[in-house]
Amino acid sequence: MPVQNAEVAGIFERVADLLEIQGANPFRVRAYRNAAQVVRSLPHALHELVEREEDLSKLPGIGRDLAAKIEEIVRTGSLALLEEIGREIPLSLIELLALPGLGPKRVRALHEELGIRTIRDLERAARAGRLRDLPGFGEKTERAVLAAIEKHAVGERRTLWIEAEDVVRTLTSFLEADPGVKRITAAGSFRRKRETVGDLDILVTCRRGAKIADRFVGHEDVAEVVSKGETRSTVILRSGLQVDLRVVPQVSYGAALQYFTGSKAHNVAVRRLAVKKGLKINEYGVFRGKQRVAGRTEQEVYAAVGLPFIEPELREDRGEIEAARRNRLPHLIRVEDIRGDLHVHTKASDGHATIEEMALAARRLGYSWLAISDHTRATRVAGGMDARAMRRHLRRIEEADARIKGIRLLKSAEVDILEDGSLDLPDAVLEEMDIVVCAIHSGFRLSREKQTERILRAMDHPCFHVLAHPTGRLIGRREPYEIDLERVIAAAAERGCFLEVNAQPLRMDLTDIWCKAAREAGVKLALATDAHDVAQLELMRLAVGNARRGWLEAGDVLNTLSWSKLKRVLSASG
DNA sequence: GCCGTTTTCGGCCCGACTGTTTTCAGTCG
Repeated sequence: MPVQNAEVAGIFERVADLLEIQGANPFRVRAYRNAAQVVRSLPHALHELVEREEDLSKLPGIGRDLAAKIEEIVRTGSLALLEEIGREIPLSLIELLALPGLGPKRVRALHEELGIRTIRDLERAARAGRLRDLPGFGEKTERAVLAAIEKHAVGERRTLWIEAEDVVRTLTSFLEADPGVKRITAAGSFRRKRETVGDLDILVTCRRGAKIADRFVGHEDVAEVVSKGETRSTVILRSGLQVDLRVVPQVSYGAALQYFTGSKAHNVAVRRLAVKKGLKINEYGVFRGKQRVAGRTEQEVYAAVGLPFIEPELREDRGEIEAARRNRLPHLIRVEDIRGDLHVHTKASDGHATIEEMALAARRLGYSWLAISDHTRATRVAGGMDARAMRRHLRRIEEADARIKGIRLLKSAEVDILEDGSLDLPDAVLEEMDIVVCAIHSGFRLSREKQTERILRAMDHPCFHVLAHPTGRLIGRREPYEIDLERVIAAAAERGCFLEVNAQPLRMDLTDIWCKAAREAGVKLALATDAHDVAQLELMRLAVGNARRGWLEAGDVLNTLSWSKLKRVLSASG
């Protein structure tokens, strides 16, 4: 099994952690962290680039040294440097860094002064009261360390975007009740629409800082106040989600919004541009010397460094700065561009609403068409239909389509791709459908080679249109199955097939970086809620958010087409 | 360790809060 990009990134992250504990040059540490990030968001398998003898030092942030180290990891599965460092200090020190309040300096002191190597060692020392006498430590720190260890055992988890959205709604209306408040915006990874968020950053402009902080930490969902100040307060909610409140004056709103929206890597890149122009950017504005030259809006901030506005979803330092410089930023797709949903269920399989109910709900959303895609026989647990049942079901879709005005219903199904790559319905039934959505629901453990071949074989079927939830992952619950997405994308481009962006909050599949890769390969995407009831039709905003993170424009997705155009595209592909 | 329409050497983003400090280091985002 070839070395994956994530493993390379993991090794670089460990090297960075350990170098930092050793007190190495901070810029060298940053180089490793930066390289880890670049490798992680790279839509190409490093082992293939190495095989093809491509010049890795052309990658941003990768020079001759790191290129050689990537090659070493890909070829040998390990890195001599890491083993070398491991002979100097225990690798287990990395786990100590995960504890809040412990950074590289303190971890180093713990190791050097007390011989601590693991969290277990640390817990014993803290209970014995041996931490408080170390320079820079005290009783309070000792207690905090113990508390952190206890929490660590519970394990931390990122929060799904949609759950964060709920918290944002609650807190926003709570804070708005304070008459001094002017504006409230949730920034951070939530605003960038990442599939999960680590914490929430809420930005507030108001007349008096102190009062709003009091109100904030007093919310009934707050379990713990981590810190509280005039401009910044941090709490942990009962759900475990950390929320930061930032209070800034009106004139700084744009600068603060830009700053706290991130990503960190994007901000670093923007500030680098500012430095070159003799400017300084912080959360209060853009400054030349002591003179504030911008900061009221985000547009002003970007303009100050000579860039057009960059949409939050693009701010990941994945080429957006360069694109902005050349005025080549994509015109990102918007929710208003969507004219239909390409994959929803009904009571005919495991949905909870009838065809009619789904159709009327879609019409209320302003859609002009809707694809009804219920399960087939192989997915028995979900009430999958065999050929006869599916035929009857298709007739019912036709009847509903004739009866309900103002929306077009597409005959479809979520057809199982069987282990041999064949489709789970006879060709004659597939040929009756407007759009054939295909998916894997079993045989997740096939080898990468076999899984990929299975999908390519399915794509060879003349009726195949869309590959639904292409990697099968469930965030935090199930890893994606082994699959060579680069080959799948190339094959889809060749055959004129489409890849789905599934909006179910746990799926969000394809992910942003693969959306971008598909777009670059000329493959169109099919946004779909996979809705199992009427309310879930509104998950479309999640698919759109993901699509925007993947640089997709209206022209890159099927959902922006009118029914007549969609029909032409589908028959050309089928 | 990377990078270069000011540089192949000398830079490399910035501020708030906490705790242990008597003016600041460490951590965090």
